[in-house]
Amino acid sequence: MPHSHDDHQHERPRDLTRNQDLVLKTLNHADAPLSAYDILDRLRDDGLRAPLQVYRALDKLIDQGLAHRLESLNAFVCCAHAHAHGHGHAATGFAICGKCGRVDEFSDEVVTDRLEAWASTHGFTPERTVIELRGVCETCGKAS
Amino acid sequence: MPHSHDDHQHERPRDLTRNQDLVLKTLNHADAPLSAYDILDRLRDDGLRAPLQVYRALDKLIDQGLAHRLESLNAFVCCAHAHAHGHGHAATGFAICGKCGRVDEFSDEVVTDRLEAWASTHGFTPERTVIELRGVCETCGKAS
DNA sequence: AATGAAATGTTATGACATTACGCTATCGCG
DNA sequence: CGCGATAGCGTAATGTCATAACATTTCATT
Repeated sequence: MPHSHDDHQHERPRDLTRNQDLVLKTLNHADAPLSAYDILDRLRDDGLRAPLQVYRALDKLIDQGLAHRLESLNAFVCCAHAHAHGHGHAATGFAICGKCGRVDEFSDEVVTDRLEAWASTHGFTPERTVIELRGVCETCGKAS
Repeated sequence: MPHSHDDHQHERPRDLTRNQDLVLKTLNHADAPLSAYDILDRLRDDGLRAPLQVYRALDKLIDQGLAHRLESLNAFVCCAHAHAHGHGHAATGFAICGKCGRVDEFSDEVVTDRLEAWASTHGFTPERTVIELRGVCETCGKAS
């Protein structure tokens, strides 16, 4: 399968289909991670009826780096900053507040390098990296 | 029917109950992560009938550091090395092979420190840290 | 023995995710 | 044009993961 340049890593926000656009807007307006079913509930009035419609949209959004899945929560957030997707992908970390649901996204080069170093020395080829801190955010910590 | 001469629990002598012991042994004998329902299936003959029996045992095992939950897999593994619990816990990372299911457990001080530093500067109080590398292990990488 | 905490057994249900099937629209190309 | 390939959509059914609620048992301690 010969190809000259197959360099589309992540596409730009363009080209979103109707369902994808609805799901992304829903995530953007939410102030906490939403499960696929949460999203579905919020889009009933827009004609969505089945979980699969949401999951399909989410898959595409995640492919394009516009949304993230939080593994420890089985929920989704929109990408905080349309940060450099498309080159040497740094691992993205998330700090998730268990009280208010706030999620902060971060990226640490040292952490990324260290994990890659471990992989390298162990012959492991990483494809996806999950970094999630569960805890309490500043606001909620003070409020207690 | 307690006998005074129990079978020794290797490593840390803990008071595991029957169900906890069954679940831990199942994880120990497995060569890949098991879901709670996988475990349940393997313990039908030992009298376990409901998911909750497995989940309860898993909770306790995880509390005691004898097993881990892999968030990105919704599955469980036994702890690789009965590594010192009881003091400043370093974050534990897992490298999970998507081909063969092999899981390598590691702990990196630099990563741990970096994540704690991020938390510290952002007022975030971490309670649990998830680090999971999904990819292909050395053996499977060579085999391809 | 009485008691209370922890563990257990069982049923039912909730929450998350995918398979399977069929339909429609679009694009590239002989 | 007609054909095949690709991508998205809609729906139903099913599969997988996890917990709620309640009754009962076990066992160390009083």
